[in-house]
Order: sequence, then structure tokens, then C-alpha cells
Amino acid sequence: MAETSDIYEKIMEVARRRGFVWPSSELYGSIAGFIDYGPLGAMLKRNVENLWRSFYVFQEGYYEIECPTVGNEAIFVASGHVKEFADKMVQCPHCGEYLRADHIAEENGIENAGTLSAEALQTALYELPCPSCKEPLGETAVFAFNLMFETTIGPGSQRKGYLRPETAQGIFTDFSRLLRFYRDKLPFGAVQIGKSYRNEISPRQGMIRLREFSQAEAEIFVHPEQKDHPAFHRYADYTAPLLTIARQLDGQKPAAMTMRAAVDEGVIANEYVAYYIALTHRILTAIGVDPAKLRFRQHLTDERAHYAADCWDAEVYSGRFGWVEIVGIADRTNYDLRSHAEHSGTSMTVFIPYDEPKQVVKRRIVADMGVLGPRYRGKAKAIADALAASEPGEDGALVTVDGEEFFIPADLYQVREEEIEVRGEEVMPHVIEPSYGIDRMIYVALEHSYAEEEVEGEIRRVLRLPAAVAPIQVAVFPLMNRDGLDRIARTITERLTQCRILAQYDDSGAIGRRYRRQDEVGTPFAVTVDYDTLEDNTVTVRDRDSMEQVRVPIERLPELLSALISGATTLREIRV
RNA sequence: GCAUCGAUGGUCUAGUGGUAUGACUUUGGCCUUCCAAGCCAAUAGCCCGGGUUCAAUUCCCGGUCGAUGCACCA
Repeated sequence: MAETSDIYEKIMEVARRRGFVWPSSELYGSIAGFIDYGPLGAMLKRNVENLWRSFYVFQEGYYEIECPTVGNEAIFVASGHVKEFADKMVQCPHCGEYLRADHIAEENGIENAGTLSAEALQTALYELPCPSCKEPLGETAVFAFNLMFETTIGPGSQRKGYLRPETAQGIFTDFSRLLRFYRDKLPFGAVQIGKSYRNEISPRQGMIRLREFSQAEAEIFVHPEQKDHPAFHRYADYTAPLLTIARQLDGQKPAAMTMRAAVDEGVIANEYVAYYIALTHRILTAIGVDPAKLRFRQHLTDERAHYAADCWDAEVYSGRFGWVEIVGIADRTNYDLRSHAEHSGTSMTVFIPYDEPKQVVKRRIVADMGVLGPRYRGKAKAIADALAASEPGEDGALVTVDGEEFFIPADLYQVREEEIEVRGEEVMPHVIEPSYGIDRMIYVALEHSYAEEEVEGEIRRVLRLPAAVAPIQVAVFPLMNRDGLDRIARTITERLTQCRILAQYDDSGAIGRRYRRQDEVGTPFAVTVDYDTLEDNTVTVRDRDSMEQVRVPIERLPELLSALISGATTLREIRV
């Protein structure tokens, strides 16, 4: 334990000192659950987000949208967050402990305490003992603690708003606009990267549990009966370690399976979920997560939201925190759309045309309004509507309007059998939701990248961040700070930055010290200008991980470094 | 949130009722032809608020942050 927390301390020490992560607003006293990303941290975060974009936006073609972080109360009533996101709590009047009201009730044999109202719970708790100090709770008020930050919108505090607890709701509320944008066809998807807020009671795990955090979420709208991903072939043979429900119940370790096998054997509910499990595996390993410390754990049936058809968490092993949930991949069925449709009164369906229009025989009951009108006056329309939905008998139909019964004789309406053409049906799509915690991704990327090794009696600290996410991509050094070497090195730096390579010039201190400085922040490559450069216009390129060097001509630097950074080539290949 | 412990330059730390030790880092200079070399110098600190005291970084109370346990973790 001591050793593992040591790793966390070391990483956070480097992160603070070198400008990755700082406690927020230290000047006035920082608050738990809020962090600042320093210069290198912000760059790393941007790179991680861009890598995510390269998959979800570029490869998948799901456009990114951006919605406000402040939301109308109605959104979160519909989403269920106002109701479900709150815990009913009491504070013991004797010892001051905050307690979950429903938990105390359940422990004392009151069933379904979670469904009781605050008042009912308060009554139920009257004689029950505080689990902490054993005194009876008495007339202690039960209050709801909602994990959402509340705010007011506009003057007079009239409109209540909440800071969003997830980015997803913005995509759901834009559903109809998105559907039009994608020209009324399924499947389609939209993604959002942004801040979300949860007023955690006691956030204690550094970057793992924040009150303000960044999420990258995708909402993919699919036909409920067509959950085969059109590009499934891309990851069908991809292998990922799956910790299924069955294996969890048996206490077994995850088993590696191909996505196709997992779907065929019914382990994963459908191709969409499997596809995003594979995609997530690729993204996480691409940002520097150790594949040996990555698993996909299926939610147990009682752990899963009642509406979800299947749910998998990408979990990453942290030396400090154990297995940490980084990504959730869920088939949320039509729960969200149905709920928003009900609360907003707007239809949230897609018209799916049949291949061939269907001829359907439909019976219509058409009222004779010429008679019904004068006879029933104001109620005539309602009666005609009720008639249309009624099951008439031989001699007439009995309909009920506003609680009043009317018998309409058969000669006042006609029953017509009509053949009509039905061209398609309205379908409420299902939602596949991969949801990523960006800050957690960054923490585990740092933890898994961090290494200490001994080089000639000195500890060498190195962040083995993949080049794609490293905040500085190339360091440029003059071997000596004179004889024109510095001038050449500065020119090279300028040239590289013009080619959109994140390059940093450094001439301070001995060359070895400069390599170490860059190692500590994960810079994958270093270019050194030496005395041979003056002779033949070549420089050395040094690889962070192997510390090996290769000589290359200056004019080839932009091309070679771009290839090295993208992974298109390796230092070894250049040498040959 | 409760309980226990802690908080000293950028980092790690020594120590004290009379303003603070050392190392590393950083900056400048000398030196130095590829992996934290050496020498000289400089910069920089007692978490915040209140109390006790002639005097508080030190003692007391409260807060904040952090560690650990409990509770909590949609």
C-alpha cells in the first residue's frame, strides 16, 4: 500500500511541479474536486480530446455539437436527474452525522424505503436509532441532497436552472434538429466534449472524482431492431478482455474474446456495443493506457439501470485507486427519448419507410354530422371522435363523452371498410452511449506512462506518453550555447513549429540535464545541433524511450519527425 | 460530513514563543564537444482567519486543503 500511494504522490508531484495539474484557486484556498490544468496539462488534455475526435468525429462521422452547461430545470426533470439524482438524508441531532434516510429505514426492516416521501421517511425514522451514536433520531428533518449544482436564471431568481451533470442531455434535447440535419435517416450520432458538474458530497480521490469534470460522450441513434453496426467488420476480429456477468459471479478473471465471437455467443448484446468496446480499447491504449491493466466489465443485472439493455465499463487498473471506471458503454434503449417525448409533448420518432408500401384494410366509422350537429351541438365533435374509436353494435353505438353516455343509433353513422396505403412507420430509436471521463483518462495515462529507471546511478524519471498526446513533441538543443549552434537550433525550432510540430528550444544547462527535463514531461523526441552540423548540415534525433540517436539531414527533419510522431515510422527504420 | 493525523521557498525537508536549516530545481556568470558533472552568485518559504502574548511559523480555537478509517459515490 505504501508503495502504491507512493506512485500517486510521485506522479502528482511531477504534475504539480511541471505544470500539468494544479489545485484550483490555490491563492484563495483550493476546494476539493476542482483542478486547474497547467500549460502542459491543458495541452495534454487537448491532445487526448483530439485523439478522441479523430475516432468519433472523423472515423465514425458523428458531428460534434456544443450545448450550454446551464440547463433549464425541465430538462433534468425529464431526464430523471431532479428526482433520481438526489439522496434523502438526515442529520443526526445528537452526533451531527449525515446519514442516508432510506438506508436507516431499510436496515430497520422498512421495505422499499427508497420509494417513500420525505415526510413518510421522517415519520418512519422517529424512533429509530442513529447508526452512529445509537440515539433515537426523533423529529429530524429529512432533506433531499441533490448532486446537481443549482442556480437561478435571470433577475428575481424566478427560473431555476442546474449545471448539467452530464453532456448527454443536450444531445437528446436537440434530437429533432439532429434528425433533420442527418436528413431523417437512422442510424446517426452526435458527440459532445465538455464540462459537467456533480456536487459530490466528499470528493477525495484527486483527479478521479471531481465536482467539475470533462466528458466526451457520443449518442448514437439506431433502429431498435437493427443493432448491427454498418462498419462492424472493422473491429470484428478485434480482441478485448471481457469480464462478463458470468465470469464475475464465478470469481474469474476477464477472458480475451473477439468482438464477433462475443456477439455471436450472446455475451455482448449487439454489434454496436461490441464495436464501441473495441473502439474504446483502441483509444485508451493509444493515449498510453497499459493494455495489461485494462478490462471491460459488464454491469451486473441489478447494477444496471432498469432501462439499459446492456452496459459495459472500461476499467483501468490504478496503483492508487484499484480498478477505476473510465468509460461506460451502454445500450440505453429508448429510455431517454421516450422520457423527453412524454415531458415535452413532442414526438421523438423517425419515419421509417417500408420497402414496399403496405395495403391495409382499415375500418372507419364516419358520423353523419348533418344530424349529430344540430342534435348534440357543442358535444357533437367529441361524440363523433368517440364514435370513430368505438365498437358499434348491431343497432347503434354507446359512447362516453365527459362521463356522459350517449347512444347513437346506427343510422347516424356509416361503417366503411377502406383500403389504405401505409408507406412506413414511426419508430423511436434506441440510443447507444459511449461516455468517457476525460480527466480520468488523463490521470491513468500519466500513471501508466510514469517510469523511474536507474541510469549510471541517477534516477531517470520519464513519462512514456505516446507521441500523439505528448504536450511537447520535439525538443531542440544546441550542444553548446555558442559557435552558431544556438542560432541553427533556433532556426530549426521555428521551422518545426511552422510545420505544426510542437517544438521547444532549450539551451540552459548541460545537455544531459536538458534531456532529463524533457523526459520528465514526456517529450518523445529531441533534436541536437552539434559541431558536425556545421560541417554537413545533419543533426541527431534522440528517442526518449530507448535514448538512442540517429543522424539525419536538417532538411528532412519536418518530414521525419511528423512520421515519427504519427507512428508511421520508427527511429530504427530511419537509421537503416 | 464525522473521527485521527498532517500542512515550512517551485519540489523534498530541518527547526523554533524573538522571521527559519539543508538539498534539489530555477535564473545569471565561469567552465563544458551528447544523457541531471564542477565552481561562483542570485531569486524564493512558515496554508488562511481569530485568540493568548511585549512578541505566534511555533501555543489555543475555527476554516481550507491533503492522508487514513467510517458514511457517501447518480
